[in-house]
Amino acid sequence: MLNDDAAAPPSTTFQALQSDDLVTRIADQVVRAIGDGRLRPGAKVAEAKLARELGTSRAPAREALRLLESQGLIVSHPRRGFFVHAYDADELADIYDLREALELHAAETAMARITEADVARLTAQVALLHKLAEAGQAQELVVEDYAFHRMLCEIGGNRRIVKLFDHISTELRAGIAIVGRLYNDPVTLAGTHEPLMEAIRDRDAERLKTELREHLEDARIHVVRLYRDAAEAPGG
Amino acid sequence: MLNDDAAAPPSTTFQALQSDDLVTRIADQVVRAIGDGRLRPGAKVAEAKLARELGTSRAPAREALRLLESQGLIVSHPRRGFFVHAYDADELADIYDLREALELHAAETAMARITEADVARLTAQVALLHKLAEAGQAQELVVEDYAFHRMLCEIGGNRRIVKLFDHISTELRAGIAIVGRLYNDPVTLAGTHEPLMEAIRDRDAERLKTELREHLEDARIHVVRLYRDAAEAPGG
DNA sequence: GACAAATCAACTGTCGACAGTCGGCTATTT
DNA sequence: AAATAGCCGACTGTCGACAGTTGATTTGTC
Repeated sequence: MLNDDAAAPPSTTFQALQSDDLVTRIADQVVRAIGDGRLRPGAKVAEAKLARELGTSRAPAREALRLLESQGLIVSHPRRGFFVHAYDADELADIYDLREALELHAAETAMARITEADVARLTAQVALLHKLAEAGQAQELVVEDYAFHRMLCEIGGNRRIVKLFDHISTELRAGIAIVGRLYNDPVTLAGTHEPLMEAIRDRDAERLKTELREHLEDARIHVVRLYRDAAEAPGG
Repeated sequence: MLNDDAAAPPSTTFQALQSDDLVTRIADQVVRAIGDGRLRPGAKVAEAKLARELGTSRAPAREALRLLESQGLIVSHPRRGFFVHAYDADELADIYDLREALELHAAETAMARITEADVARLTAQVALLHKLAEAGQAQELVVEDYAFHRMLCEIGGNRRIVKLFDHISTELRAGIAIVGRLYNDPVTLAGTHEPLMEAIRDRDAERLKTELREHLEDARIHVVRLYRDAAEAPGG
């Protein structure tokens, strides 16, 4: 998400070896802990404690938390510490709304630039969604669902929007993880991508936008409602 | 932009005395240096040197640079340091494109929610633009221009979009600062807000979107072109 | 027994230090 | 003279330490 260039030459003979720095690894740990529910929304994440538990010094731990803060997953209260961002339902709705703005815009641009190869990739991705849905792999379904929508943004060609989409999807996935379950039957969920594909295959930007709007509104309404319920009746 | 709460009570008798933490102040210094052109795009910003010059330790300097990195003004190359982000023209175009997506979406929502008081505020703001334009205060004109568009986003009611707009405008203003001049005659520039206001007063979402699209496309094309020229023929 | 003041442990913000790494410079080789 | 190898300075990533602050606990008072 950062380090976008990395002066490494694109070699096919040698594989780049795990150069992930300490900060990134710590951040990943925290993200995973939030996703797993080991760190609940609102929970304090003390940098000193985090550093102790991970066997590092406070500097990289602090930096990792600041990184997550910039991504919205963590909030900091000066002199009091870092806390897991407790999204309220309205906030989640705002994020979905933002996603809609981005994705509709990207989709429109995409329809003017899309190639046959792109269509093939998207088609394959939807096939993957169906497979995961039938196998009942909810977690993976969510990941690949986002991958599909990310592809659409990529085809749109605005790298900044793609970056932002990644940003947002991290947060939305965190929200979904808190809800703890899908808002819909997996097979149905995978099926909702078919109307999108039809519009895409026809290069029909207007129809795609309409379908996409419906698709996203549906997700938004359900997730926000479930989230609200989950927040009102908390408990592991 | 961070620290959204800030436990300070809103006092009108006492002015908050430099309660900004060290990190924020350092970041401000760097932003100002970039805006002033003292730090040119691509220039290295060594955290050690920065810390020395400001009389602090490296920790807060480093944190400030990371903050600016998350805002896009600074890029970091692991083990090599921080550098002023040298936007290329395409990137700037991407950001304008993103802004268009955000603002059109916000504008549409805004037209369904706008109050008389909002219209009055916007009208006053446009009047301010005219005043600054006639006084030839280009710098302030840019700031207040963005303030106008920010208001529109605010009325849209999605706080996340407003936050993002702030984010983006920092970058765009940096780009404009590099270009070093407005892309259009100040008075003309102020005048381009009149069609927007007409649509707003009529609560005509579609017309507003059309006008806004034109308004932003115009800015985008001109700024990107000027930026490209400035990049090809550098020199203070 | 309930509330306010004092105490205390833990944590954050900041600092200086050390080791490993990077880029540029010099010296050597062809 | 151009290219390469080795060296050197400067800087980054990481660390442990200190001072001031915060929230919680304990103590004291009504």
